[in-house]
Amino acid sequence: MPESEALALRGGNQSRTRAHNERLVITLLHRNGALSRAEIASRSGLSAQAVSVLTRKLEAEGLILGGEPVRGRVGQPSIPFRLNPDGASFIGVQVGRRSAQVVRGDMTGRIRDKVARSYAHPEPELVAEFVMDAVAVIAARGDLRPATGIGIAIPSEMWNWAGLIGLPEARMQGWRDMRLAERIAAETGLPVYTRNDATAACGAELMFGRADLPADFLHLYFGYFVGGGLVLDHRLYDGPTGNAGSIGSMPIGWQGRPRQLIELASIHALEQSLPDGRVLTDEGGWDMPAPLLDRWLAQAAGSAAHAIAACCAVLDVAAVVIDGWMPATVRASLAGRIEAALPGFDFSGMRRPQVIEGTLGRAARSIGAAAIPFGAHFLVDQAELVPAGAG
Amino acid sequence: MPESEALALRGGNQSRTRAHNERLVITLLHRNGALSRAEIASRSGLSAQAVSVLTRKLEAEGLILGGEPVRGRVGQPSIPFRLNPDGASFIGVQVGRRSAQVVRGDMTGRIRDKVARSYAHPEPELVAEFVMDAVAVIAARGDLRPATGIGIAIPSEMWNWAGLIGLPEARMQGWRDMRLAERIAAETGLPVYTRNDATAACGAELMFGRADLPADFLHLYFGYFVGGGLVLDHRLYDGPTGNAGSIGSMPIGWQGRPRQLIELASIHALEQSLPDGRVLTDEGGWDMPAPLLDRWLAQAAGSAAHAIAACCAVLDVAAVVIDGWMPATVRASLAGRIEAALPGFDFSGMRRPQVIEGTLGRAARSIGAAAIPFGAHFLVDQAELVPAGAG
DNA sequence: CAATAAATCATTTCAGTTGATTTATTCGAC
DNA sequence: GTCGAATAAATCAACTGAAATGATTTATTG
Repeated sequence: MPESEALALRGGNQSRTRAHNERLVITLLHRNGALSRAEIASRSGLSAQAVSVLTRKLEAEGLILGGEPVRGRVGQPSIPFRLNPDGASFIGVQVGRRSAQVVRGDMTGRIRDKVARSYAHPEPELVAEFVMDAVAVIAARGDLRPATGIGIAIPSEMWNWAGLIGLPEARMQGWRDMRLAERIAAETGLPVYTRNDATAACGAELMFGRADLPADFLHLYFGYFVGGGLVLDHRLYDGPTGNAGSIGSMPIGWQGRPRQLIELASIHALEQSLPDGRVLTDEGGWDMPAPLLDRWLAQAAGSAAHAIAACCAVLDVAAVVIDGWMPATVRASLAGRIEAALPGFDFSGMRRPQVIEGTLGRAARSIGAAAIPFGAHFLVDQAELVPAGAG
Repeated sequence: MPESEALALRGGNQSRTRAHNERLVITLLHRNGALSRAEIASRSGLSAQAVSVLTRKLEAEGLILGGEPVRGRVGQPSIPFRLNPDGASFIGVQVGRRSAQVVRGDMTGRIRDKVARSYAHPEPELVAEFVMDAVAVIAARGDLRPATGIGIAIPSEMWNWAGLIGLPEARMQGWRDMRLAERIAAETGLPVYTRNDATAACGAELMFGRADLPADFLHLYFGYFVGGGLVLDHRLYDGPTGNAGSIGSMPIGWQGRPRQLIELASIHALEQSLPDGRVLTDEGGWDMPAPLLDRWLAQAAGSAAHAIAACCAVLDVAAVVIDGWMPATVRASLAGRIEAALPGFDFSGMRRPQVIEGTLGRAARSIGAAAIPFGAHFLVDQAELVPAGAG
């Protein structure tokens, strides 16, 4: 029996119905902030009685909180329910080229706890040790409920980027057989999920970012490299290999020679273009001469706009979200330049997407990592996610 | 309340569970051909008892058929169930630039009845009249169960193609306010669904075409124009406006000037390149001098390969299916050339997709049209489709 | 006749629905 | 201003119906 089918085509029964409806209530509160039982009933199509039972149970479990009754309208006052931030916690692990961090996020996506480490190069075993330790430390802190699950946001196939990362090929091979998720799962006994880091950043924006996002959008994350994520029909889509929307490989014709977006628009490229060999981080190093930054902004925005145009020919997304670990002012001008560059492409027969700035910056990937178990356990859209080792 | 949410986030209950499980049984039989009750139970996770009840009901309704008991293995013989071809019928309407056809498909996607008409130009009202008449005629024929629903496969925004179609702009405007779906729905009282024609062709291949397709693929349909369709995670994805995967608008750098794929790879382009002004159809007109066909094949395959490469940078599809209304031999060489052209593009960091020939040819779009109500009524994946007028 | 597997039977479980009822408020008539 | 009508939220009690469970029947092979 094909495994995907076994998972995708499941029969329904009473307990699954109940599980689905509980997730549904949580999903509605997650999306709308606060709703009365009556509003939950009308939005879900469930009867008032069913909602009454569901909310009572969820409140007893501490997953949702009832607020002050709302008066001022005819009839009995309604009680607004919202997610209890302390209802559950999730651990997010983010591994990058220059740093890694482990966070604990709460039910509303707020980071409640964080451990970070920077390094010159991502030595596989050293990074793994840090992560394992940090997860243990964070999981042990008792100020929140024990974590429900762990998400890892990490670049796909890190071992292929040895050249650009500046670590010998042989040393990078350690990443190939790392099986970090399995190791953490074995250590903690919790379900562990892995996702491409840029996709995770996209998921963070979808779940905990701006509320005005359309049902379908492309998300670009400018990190040491550029990555992308896709939201289709309100769902994060990461494709059969988890690399959908990774438009870093998009070929861009730039000054004659075709190059990949990743070479043109990464912060890596900016760093390389600086004469003093400085290291850029999310906070420091950006006080560079304006012409240097400008040149990179022009190149990055131009090539990103090209990639966006190509993407829109296939996907008809309504918006593009621009984010990355850079100062907010830089992100703003990057987004502005991309928006300005888009009309230069031929959008006949397709829609030109709106350009929107992301809101999460540096934290996007680790919040996105923590968002994986959140979604897997509490939201309806992602009920089918499977942790490492389960397949 | 946002409508999409009302549809997307529905609560579950017993009757919905039952409806889902009935669809699930049908979906499993649709995908697997024939299964015993025990196999259905193991694949769905339902209990044997539940499957027993479900299959008995579906058999009584004539939707599925039990076959001869399979002997030869230990234990009680198992009865293989399969879909009853005559269990239901669906009407598919396909409107093109040169012809329209209305078909009746059965439960297995076979065309059981067909009415077609050719024309030099798609005069809006004349075509609409033909379609309305043909639907009435086909719906009246009593050799099958009355149709469950009607699907329409039609190019998006036909009115924008006046120039290429060769009909005055003013006359084409009739398509803009046609509301063909509403008219047919009003006439027949049946649910009517509309979908882009190339997307419909893709859906036909997904549901009734080759069985060896991966979960994620891109489908190119070479018609009078070129269109595309996308299947993501076993589901036809057509995006917020129904134009996802319509890669006809993809910009292609070809001999210096950037052009859209539609100009380079359409059968329209081939026709224009022929000196004798002949008209190409799915059967006739293809006996042209080899160099002329060759030139078009090279151009179409080259530009399609370019579009495929761009698409793969975003989407990581495992395969590309090539189909169109052309002789099978032409399709075969087109697919072969596309496959040969792909390695010329830079696929580093992404996967080079397999090139597969489609199987449905001329009939793909009308079968795909009939497949819409089939999916909407009987398959689990498409339970959320809404007919015209319901929104 | 034992083993095996499919399929069914009889009973139980439980989640949501339905329709009546309670609760808490605003609104309008006097 | 006070009181009853209207309104809306929320709950109660009884009912429904779908699937699960465990025992049983059926049909086959060995």
